[in-house]
Amino acid sequence: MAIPLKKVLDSDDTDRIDRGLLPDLVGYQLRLAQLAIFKDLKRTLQPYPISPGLFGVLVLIDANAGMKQTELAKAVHLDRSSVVSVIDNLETMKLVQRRAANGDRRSKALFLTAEGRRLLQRLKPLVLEHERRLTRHLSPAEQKTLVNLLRRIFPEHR
Amino acid sequence: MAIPLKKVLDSDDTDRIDRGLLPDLVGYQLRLAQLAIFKDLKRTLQPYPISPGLFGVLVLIDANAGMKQTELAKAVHLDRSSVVSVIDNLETMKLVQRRAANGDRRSKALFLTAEGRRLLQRLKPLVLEHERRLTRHLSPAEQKTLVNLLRRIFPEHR
DNA sequence: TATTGTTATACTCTATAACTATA
DNA sequence: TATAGTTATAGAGTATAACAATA
Repeated sequence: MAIPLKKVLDSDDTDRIDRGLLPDLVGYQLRLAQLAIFKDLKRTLQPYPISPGLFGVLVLIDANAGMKQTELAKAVHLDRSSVVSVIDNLETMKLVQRRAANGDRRSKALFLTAEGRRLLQRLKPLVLEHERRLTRHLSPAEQKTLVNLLRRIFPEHR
Repeated sequence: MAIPLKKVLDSDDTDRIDRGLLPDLVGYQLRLAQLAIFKDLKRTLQPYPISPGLFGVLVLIDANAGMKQTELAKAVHLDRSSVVSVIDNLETMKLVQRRAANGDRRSKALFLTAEGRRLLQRLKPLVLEHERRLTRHLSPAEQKTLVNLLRRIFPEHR
């Protein structure tokens, strides 16, 4: 059997650090997974001027045409004021439109433009590919288990 | 049976929004869980000048006394330059000390001060309480399953 | 009075590029 | 030449407080 030379050279085995109590914490493993996922998702969306957060906003407006900014803010756990610049960006890119809302002249109704819908339809398959990459070491049953376990973490905060 | 008046008044049932394809995505559920966890952990650590990230750094330096800044950077997935200000902060708080490293005068060895160790010992039980809160709807077996599933997401990026 | 969107402002976290001192 | 730490700087993302228009 050949000596795994490359492995030895590349290996961090010698200076592998001790992570103390961290590896057993759900919160820590979740953060590591999140970091890796965001990195891959950003790379996936890189050809487009859309961050992971903006992708979520597009999906929500698409599925809830006419929703108000404050509703969106609640849905994405952002302050009302933060949503203003998010929508400003998407509106500048001609992906979203603010229209006068029926009945309440304070609020604005949000809609995807035709271009916004077109872009979203192009993005969805990329995100689904990304999703397949991140779950590629899990069986379909395990994926379902994982989603259900995640949903039971602080369900009162959703 | 009484009408659940409060529930009706508080309820968002009427304007519950449609999240489209998001709820089935592992990445989305993970992000929601992460948001809720960070919120609780920040509140948990609020009495101390320690963020979730700084807590992790304290644990790592405690478990790897004398580690170099670049090793720490790799361990927490930060750039070398970002670690500088992290350690600056902890050193200003007298929690961490930079010392000359043996043999290589370019690098600095990191150590917790006595005060740093004392603070960390006080923080650990708080973080473990936080961990119990976030897993309180999961059985011990489910917690273990969750940790193991999370470890299998992009394991090549750890 | 309360709510919606907005503005001005600031803070946290992080990265990039260029520098220095060593190796 | 390459590496460890540093500095200056900038960007993303987010929040708080105060305001105008409307309810």
